Amino acid sequence: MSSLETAVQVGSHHACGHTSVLECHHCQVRNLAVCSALETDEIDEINRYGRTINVAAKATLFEQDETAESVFNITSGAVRLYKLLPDGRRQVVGFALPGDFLGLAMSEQNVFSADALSHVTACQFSRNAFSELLDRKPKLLRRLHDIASHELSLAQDQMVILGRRTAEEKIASFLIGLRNRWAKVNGASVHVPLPMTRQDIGDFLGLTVETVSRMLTRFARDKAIVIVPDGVRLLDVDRMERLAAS
Amino acid sequence: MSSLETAVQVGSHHACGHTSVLECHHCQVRNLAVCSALETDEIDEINRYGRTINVAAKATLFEQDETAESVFNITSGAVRLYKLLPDGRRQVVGFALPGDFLGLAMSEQNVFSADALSHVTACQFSRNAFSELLDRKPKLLRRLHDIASHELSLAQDQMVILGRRTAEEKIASFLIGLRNRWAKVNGASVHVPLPMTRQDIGDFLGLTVETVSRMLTRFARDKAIVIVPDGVRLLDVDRMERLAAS
DNA sequence: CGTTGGGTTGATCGACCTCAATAAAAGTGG
DNA sequence: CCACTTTTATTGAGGTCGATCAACCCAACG
Repeated sequence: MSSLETAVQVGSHHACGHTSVLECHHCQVRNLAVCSALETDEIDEINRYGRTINVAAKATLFEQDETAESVFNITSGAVRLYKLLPDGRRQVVGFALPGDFLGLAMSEQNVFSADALSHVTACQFSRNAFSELLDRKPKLLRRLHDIASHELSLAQDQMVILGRRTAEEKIASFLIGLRNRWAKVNGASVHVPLPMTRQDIGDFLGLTVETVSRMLTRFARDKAIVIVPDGVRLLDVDRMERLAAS
Repeated sequence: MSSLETAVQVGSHHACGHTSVLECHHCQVRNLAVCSALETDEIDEINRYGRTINVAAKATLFEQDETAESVFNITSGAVRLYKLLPDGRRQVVGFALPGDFLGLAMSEQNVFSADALSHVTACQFSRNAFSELLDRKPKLLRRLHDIASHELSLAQDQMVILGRRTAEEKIASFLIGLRNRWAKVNGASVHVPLPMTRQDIGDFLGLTVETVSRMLTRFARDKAIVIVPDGVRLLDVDRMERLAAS
């Protein structure tokens, strides 16, 4: 894809750009994603059901309470998943990275909103077509169930973080958790990219922007991390892991 | 079962009492549970795989980090599900009621502990046998996946409550949520049984016992609820629902 | 009838929020 | 490329919601 290509609006208010047929055989995240449940000939088959999409940074993939028409597999970039209260308070329920599946809820309406933190590419499937595929391919269903079970487990870990940890521990847990997730995509590294804003981190951890900023600067002052453009570098991994210890 | 019968220790430190073969055909919660995915002849089949167990109040069903040997279907009573931090802080990740399935995580080790809040009866299956059953019965797998997806959705709702709601809203959301869950078991009612302690509620909502107690007395003083033995009665349902509004 | 576990209530404290100002970065259009 | 706006991040001062600490009540129970 040319870097000059700009993502455009598709549908009422979604900014999805150039689309094309799937090219699963070259997919970077195939063994991470649900697709790992499929044989080569089956990959050829689902190629016909889905398409790849490009979503510009800050554009919406889908919105809470909208009819859920598609499911997605993120192939590059990062996505913010969040719920809004009537008065505008926001809770980020997760960040989707390459390999992650969006649409586990299997409900008629989306249970959260999703928008792109950076330029995002994804495989898009019609929810109905995908659901029908699940009924024909038990191995795919089994894989999806394992993914859902794992997500449920992560959600319960997040409950512990939200309910019973201090601001300092929340930030440490967040950085260590994100490092571990990036490791599956990019390989292990002390460099943790943060494609989201401090506000997003706060809304994920149940903190204010100011507290997030203060904790990060404190960790930096203590030489536990270094704040770099679009992320942090972990210096004292031991200390961070001790704070994050479950 | 005679009320004189006392539950006894089974295994190293689990207090599971009298067990017997399943009697699914008389099961009160069959249409609520995973079992709703099965035909009558298949019910006869799983009868052979599972057994019913009795667990005394306060006894343990299983513990976090232990090898997960069984999965359960609660048929009566209530169960507390919780995670412990190394220093003893506790987060209750849920309460299981009749019809609920325990063992969604599908991991080798239990990701949380579970113990009985009241006398509990449940169907117990070997995790391996159940997993093998899932591979043979795609409809059962599909049902379990739908349950897991729904649980994930509830977990995300709980994240909003933990991360972005005040103590007052937390208590109101808890009572309304619990009323809705009891409604599926016992039918709709303004009477909400609370088989758990104030401490348990606090550990579920990220609050202290004192705050839970204070909020409940405040609601009672304002005539929004009445505190009754082992539960509350909702008087001003509108107010509670407005506070709980998602 | 003493003990124990759960619940309530009050006084005080502190972690994190709120409000406010500034700084730095990233767009944006000429 | 530079002025200008907008967004994001940082830092400080002060306030508050819920935590902590402590006392007490009450019912269950051996």
